[in-house]
Amino acid sequence: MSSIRVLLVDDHPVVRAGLRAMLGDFPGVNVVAEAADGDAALAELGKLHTLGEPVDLVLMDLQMGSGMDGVTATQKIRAGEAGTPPPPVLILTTYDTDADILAAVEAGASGYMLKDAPPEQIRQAVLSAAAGQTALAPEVAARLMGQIRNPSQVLSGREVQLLELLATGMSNRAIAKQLFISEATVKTHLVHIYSKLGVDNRTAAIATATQRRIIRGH
Amino acid sequence: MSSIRVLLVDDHPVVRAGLRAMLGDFPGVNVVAEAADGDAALAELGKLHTLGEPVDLVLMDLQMGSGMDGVTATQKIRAGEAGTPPPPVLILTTYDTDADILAAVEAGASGYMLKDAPPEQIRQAVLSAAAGQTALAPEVAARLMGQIRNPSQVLSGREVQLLELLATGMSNRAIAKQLFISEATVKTHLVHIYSKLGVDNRTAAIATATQRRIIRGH
DNA sequence: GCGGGGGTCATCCAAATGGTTGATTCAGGC
DNA sequence: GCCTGAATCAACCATTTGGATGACCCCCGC
Repeated sequence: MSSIRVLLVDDHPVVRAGLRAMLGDFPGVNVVAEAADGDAALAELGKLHTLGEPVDLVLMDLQMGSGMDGVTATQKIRAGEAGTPPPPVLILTTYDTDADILAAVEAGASGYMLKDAPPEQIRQAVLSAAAGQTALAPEVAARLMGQIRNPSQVLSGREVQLLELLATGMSNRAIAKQLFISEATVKTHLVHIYSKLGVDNRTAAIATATQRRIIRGH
Repeated sequence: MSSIRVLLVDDHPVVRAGLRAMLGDFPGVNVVAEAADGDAALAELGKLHTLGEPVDLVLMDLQMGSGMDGVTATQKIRAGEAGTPPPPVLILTTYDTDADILAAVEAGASGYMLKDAPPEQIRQAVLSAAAGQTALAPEVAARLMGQIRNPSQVLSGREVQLLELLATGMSNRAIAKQLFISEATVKTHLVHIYSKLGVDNRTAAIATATQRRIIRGH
């Protein structure tokens, strides 16, 4: 079987160097290009395709300091916007919030790994993803399992949306206006959120939602 | 001049590999050991010292998934607890919150760099730090400058302390009990914090304090 | 030794938030 | 068709928070 041709997308030179070195040690894996953001990644994919050197797998970070972020880039790649038969995209990032994971999966990622994973785990994920299979980090899988096992504590989409606005410091009134609903409804949602999270005020809701990685704390 | 002997401390295998590769490309720099947390770092320092192969510079991450964190490790190293003449410690991390920077400087770090820095910047920092000079990332330097230029907006230590408790979701009463002060005092501090941050409620204070990296959003 | 800033506390009042109950609409599953 | 859960709204009241003012102590620098 021929070698797996990989495109690295990460804005940190240090991390790119690390992945290049690590993947270089894996037999059957070949890093053929690198990009520092989503735009560059799409450009690289197109370029390599016209050169007749297609990419078998994209290793993508989600957080990119500038330029197109990882989720958008994944969407565009999977939608075929690079002008190529879309290669699978394996997310490799530091954060594992519910929001991030869901966004990545919806964007069409075929895997989600964390950067602190041991090399062997990353190697397995790369091979799986390149073979068209799904590759989830144990931590990520565990979070999804937990949600399925305890659905009563799963926040609805609307509730997460409120929580995100809450975390920006908006008042109930401001949130109501922003979402075109009444303050009463905002309060109802908040009560539900509090009971699901087991807290009794908004700051605590933000704190535990951040800790449980339901929303971003950054 | 002989080569600079470096100890890498970072819990991410990927990042260690990246730094090893990157530093390996710098002439006059030599990675002689690695550690995944603070405890291991101290052990390595001691071991290398008894072997007569002292370390010239420690490259340290602040966030360590488990084991001793980077600030504590830096403190102990600089206090000579590794049983060696303390080598300079250069912090290399992803985050640049005020709290992190101050803690690192107080712990005795002689530099503070960010992981998304270009290799050349990292090389300069390594050389400076090994030579006993201070090496600050431009972003970090800018933040310190900003504080000096606009001292009216600098929060006092007590205020930051309150802010951190605030961010955990505690009520004024709970904060008062925790700090052994009255609720009235808590409210006074909060008013000062609000005016310094330019906000008018606690959640907004948390949001902007997190954004401005006065406290951690994690 | 005087001023200023940080930290502490109190009181009073207005505004925002939390908690409860109850009700309507709508979509989806059995 | 019925039930459930999500989302919407309202009215009420208790509690918490926010804002303003004034005061005391202590340390440090000029």
